[in-house]
Amino acid sequence: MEDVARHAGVSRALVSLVMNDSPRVSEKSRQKVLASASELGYRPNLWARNLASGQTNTIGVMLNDLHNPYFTELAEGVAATAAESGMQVLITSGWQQDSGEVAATETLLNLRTDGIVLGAARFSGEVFEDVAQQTPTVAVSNFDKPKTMDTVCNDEARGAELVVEHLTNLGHTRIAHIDAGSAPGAPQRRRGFTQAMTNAGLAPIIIEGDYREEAGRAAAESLMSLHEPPTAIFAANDLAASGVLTHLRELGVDVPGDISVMGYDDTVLADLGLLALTTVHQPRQQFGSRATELLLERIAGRTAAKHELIAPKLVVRATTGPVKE
Amino acid sequence: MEDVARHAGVSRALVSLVMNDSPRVSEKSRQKVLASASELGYRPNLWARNLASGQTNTIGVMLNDLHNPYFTELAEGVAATAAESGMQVLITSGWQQDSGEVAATETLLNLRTDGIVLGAARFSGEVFEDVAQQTPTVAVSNFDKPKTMDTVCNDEARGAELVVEHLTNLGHTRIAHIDAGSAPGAPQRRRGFTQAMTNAGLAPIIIEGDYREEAGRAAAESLMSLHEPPTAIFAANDLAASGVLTHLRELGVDVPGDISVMGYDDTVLADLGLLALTTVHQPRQQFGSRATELLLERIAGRTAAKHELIAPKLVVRATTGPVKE
DNA sequence: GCCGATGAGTAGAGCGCTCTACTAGGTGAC
DNA sequence: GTCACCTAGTAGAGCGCTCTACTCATCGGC
Repeated sequence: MEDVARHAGVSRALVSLVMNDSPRVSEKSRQKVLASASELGYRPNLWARNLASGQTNTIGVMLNDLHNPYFTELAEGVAATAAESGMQVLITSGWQQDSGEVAATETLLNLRTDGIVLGAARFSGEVFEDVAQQTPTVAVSNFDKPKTMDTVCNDEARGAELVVEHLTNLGHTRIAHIDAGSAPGAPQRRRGFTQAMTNAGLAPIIIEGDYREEAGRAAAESLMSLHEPPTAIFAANDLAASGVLTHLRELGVDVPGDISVMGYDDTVLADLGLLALTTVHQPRQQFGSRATELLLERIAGRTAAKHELIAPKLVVRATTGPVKE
Repeated sequence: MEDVARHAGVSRALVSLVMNDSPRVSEKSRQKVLASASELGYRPNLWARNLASGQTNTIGVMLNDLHNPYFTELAEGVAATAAESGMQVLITSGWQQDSGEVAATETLLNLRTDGIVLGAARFSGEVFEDVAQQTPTVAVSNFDKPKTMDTVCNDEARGAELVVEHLTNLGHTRIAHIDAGSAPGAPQRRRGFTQAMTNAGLAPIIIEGDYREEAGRAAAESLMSLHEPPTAIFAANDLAASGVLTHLRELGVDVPGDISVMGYDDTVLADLGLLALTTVHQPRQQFGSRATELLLERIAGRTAAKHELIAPKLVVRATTGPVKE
């Protein structure tokens, strides 16, 4: 910067003003400075700038698991909305390890980003509060835990309700849900399912499983060996639904002729020609946008915590149909 | 920091030493400082630290497309290897836009990260050279373009060769390849395929397409309406292969009884029960590790450019079998 | 008892910027 | 001609650290 100033024959301060697009600079010296800068290959040092200005214009995103499209689309939503306000986005990841999450969040904290979006972080409520206390923070898809920080969550209960509505409209009454235990979102889906079934005057059938394909396959096996198998299966997620479909095909059971199958999440799998899975779509990008909006409000000074639920949508493809007479 | 020093009754310099685990500090004062630090909730400001020390201990990763598992696994490899050397990883993304890529890389450059890994960046060779000149850089999966920077690439030609070997071993001679035009990696796959077929004394059949499922379906349709359809189809990637399988099933063609199908990439799709696709695995994490190793060498002072090819592996599942008599 | 070595700690400059407070020079009103 | 006011630009302190060079004990060896 020193060099640029000397080369252009102005003060360092002026260079700074030019670099920040200040209106207080005459067109002539702006050109002069810009020319010198590009000639010398000068680029402002962000560390110094942020240190001096005390703000970073950056929002940090901590994602638990980069492989999960859920998170990357979330990040995309964040980036899009942040860009509108001229903010940069920096991503760190915990690589699916709890310790990694803490370290990644720590990095963001040390970076003094203007705010932090926590993507389904799994660490304890205590750590949550700790983070929220130090910087504006919003947690996405974290239930129960955070009270003082903002949250944006999927309305899982509504999603499960959507499933039950769709299936009962098709005449199904024996509907089974493959449950993913305590995995993120699963308890809410289970509760929503049970509630919706009860409201419809039906008995919920629940079988244990998880979010993997193998679990879906195994669950389907148990269900089909029942004395009176269900006529519809609501899997924990798309991957588990894929397992269900695989087993049913091996059995020669027709889908949706004999049995209807539903997934959850509307991942890329669901749209494959061979699956064509009816599922529940989560507007993942919207999560990110909404989270960022909340964050910006916080940065602007809001102090009261907000908690938002985002409504999912039903996506009907080819694995559900009227109940077999 | 000032406060911590005062609270602990020592100098700022000592606090700095403690924070950096210097051996020059007595156990007693280390404890004292640590206690004061945690009491006051002090955390070192990275911006200031990096500014003062002139190095960041951070490597930047620019990913073109976060949705693509290829890139996220690459990043995972980078993170793992970087962690071994005590380096942090910061990710930015171009969100599939060329301008976004430049901006994201610019951010990394401004951040003065110790090095940059470019994940399949698509911008011009000129920009590449520009980046490489400013900081240690390694490009992953970029062919042709960069000369002065290090590169780590998939050996696509070898991958295609693997495919042809596998299929010819099964007795296939009429093998078609669905080509993805100028998409990343596609020209190399096409060339490798043509070469391997020619070497085997066979006539390569090539049909245009791209990396999407619909393209696979369309290509399969054309191929099957040929006077003499191929007995094996090597799709541009797994997704396209999924399209092929979908069409073949609609036609009632048995896979692999009547026709063998192969994908490429070994994405999560390939492992689904309903597809069980024979495909070519790319060791994506290894890309990241290797890239990071190269980067660390560069940071340590190496100047000559290295270009590495990483060998893919064949993964046999259920969509390939002996040619029908 | 003196000397050099060693260990523990400190002072203060400096990293590359921003930002407040200031100055110089021009403009126009009276 | 004087004064207030504006615009364009500058000086220099300061952001929160690190790092070099230095000091001051302490200690063992001869």
